[in-house]
Amino acid sequence: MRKRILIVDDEKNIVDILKFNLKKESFDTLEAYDGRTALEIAEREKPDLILLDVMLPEMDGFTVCRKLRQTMQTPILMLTAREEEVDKVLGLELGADDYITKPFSPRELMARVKANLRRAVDDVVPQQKNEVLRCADLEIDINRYEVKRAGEIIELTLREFELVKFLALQRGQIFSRETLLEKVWGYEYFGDVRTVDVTVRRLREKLERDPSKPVYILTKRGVGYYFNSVK
Amino acid sequence: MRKRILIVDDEKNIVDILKFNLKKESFDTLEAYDGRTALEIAEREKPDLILLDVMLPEMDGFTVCRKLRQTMQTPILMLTAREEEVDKVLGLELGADDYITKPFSPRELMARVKANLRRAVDDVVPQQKNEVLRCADLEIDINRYEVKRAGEIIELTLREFELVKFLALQRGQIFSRETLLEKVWGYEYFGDVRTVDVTVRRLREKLERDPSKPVYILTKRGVGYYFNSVK
DNA sequence: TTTTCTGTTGATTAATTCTTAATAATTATG
DNA sequence: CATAATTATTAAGAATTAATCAACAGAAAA
Repeated sequence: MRKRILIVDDEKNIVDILKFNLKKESFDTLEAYDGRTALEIAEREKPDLILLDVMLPEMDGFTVCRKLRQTMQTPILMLTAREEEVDKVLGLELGADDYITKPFSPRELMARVKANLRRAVDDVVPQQKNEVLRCADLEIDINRYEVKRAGEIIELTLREFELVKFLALQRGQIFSRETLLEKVWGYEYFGDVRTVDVTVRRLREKLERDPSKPVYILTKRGVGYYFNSVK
Repeated sequence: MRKRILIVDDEKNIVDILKFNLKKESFDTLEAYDGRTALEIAEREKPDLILLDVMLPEMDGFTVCRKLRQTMQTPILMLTAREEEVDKVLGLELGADDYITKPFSPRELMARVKANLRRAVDDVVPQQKNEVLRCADLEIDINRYEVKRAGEIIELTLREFELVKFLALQRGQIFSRETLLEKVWGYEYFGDVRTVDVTVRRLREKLERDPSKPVYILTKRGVGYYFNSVK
């Protein structure tokens, strides 16, 4: 089911770019160029999420947001031009779910749209996540940031934990060092790929019975690392 | 397949530095020294990624970026001299995917180029499907870099795997040693064609029940090698 | 401050890959 | 049919590349 996003902004070219990016990620879009129309369309079309600019003719974004909240709990993501408006946006009486200040990158925008859609789904159908991953005799407790081997707690640092968690969540899947740097270390982080090797080694030192003959975190030479998929 | 990067900058020595670094990591490069030419080349050559300086003669980087976005969604990485430009670069109205401020480290540059290329691919092919080629009792798991014969895992080196994968993907099709060198080893490779023979031999050693009477990878004398096409 | 965590670097070890050359098989030619 | 020429197979060693490991230094946390 394709999600439908209502874009509300009076600047045509902003709407266009938003539309372009949303379509690229296969969302359907609706448009409104003033507050009054926005309310009408939202009412009639029941979009899955609303992107709402603060500065609007006819009726400003704050008012639109407040009114929308009276009838529907569709996620609302507010677009603000200035930092100072942020407080107001996040104000409880408004009920916006998230905000993003201009200028923003397409990537950030899409990330927030997706995050809010996800959250909306979770609220309706609370996702019961398996908080403890079990792989062989290893237990990885996502919430407690704790790893046990055969019942024994193994102390890991944050980075080590994040790495083993990431690999274990998708075990069998091989990840290149570059991908791990991006996914585990974070998008904005651009370090040396050797860093991954060193962290893997430290992890093995703690996790494995014989670090030189790893059983959990394995190397695919020339490709990357992965969590053992058997059992 | 080698990725092609279009470099757009009016300073020759910046272009050279970029080119040097990209070539070192085996990217192919295209160059443009002004905005107008950049658009032409981008249009004609469809590069995989564009490195775009903000300050340009003929047409500034912002305009070039905006124009490019109208026709293609090639990742655009903007080069900016000053921090203040960053806001503008990331501005939604532009549609640039990423930016990097001068002066930049080669490492950061390469990391960003690779990250954006990877992301572009991910966008096209969202989730990796479990691609497993089956040929007779051989299973070739593309994602896991794994080959099984009658359920038994056969350990292959990366090159061996790439070769059998390539042949199996187009089984029946005969490839000359030259073609294999080009497709499996890479464009830039100018090695001895005997290298292919040796790799085939080692592959048979592991794959075949009787390496001297191969069943999977066959020789067409005077032509080349192919993967057995009969079921 | 002291301790712990992280990222970096370089040496060492291990594995892969390429090259060479001798040998075997096949095809062409007299 | 015999022999030469071509082409492929095989083995072995050298060169290259990748991964591991150890040690250090700066940053962050206690």
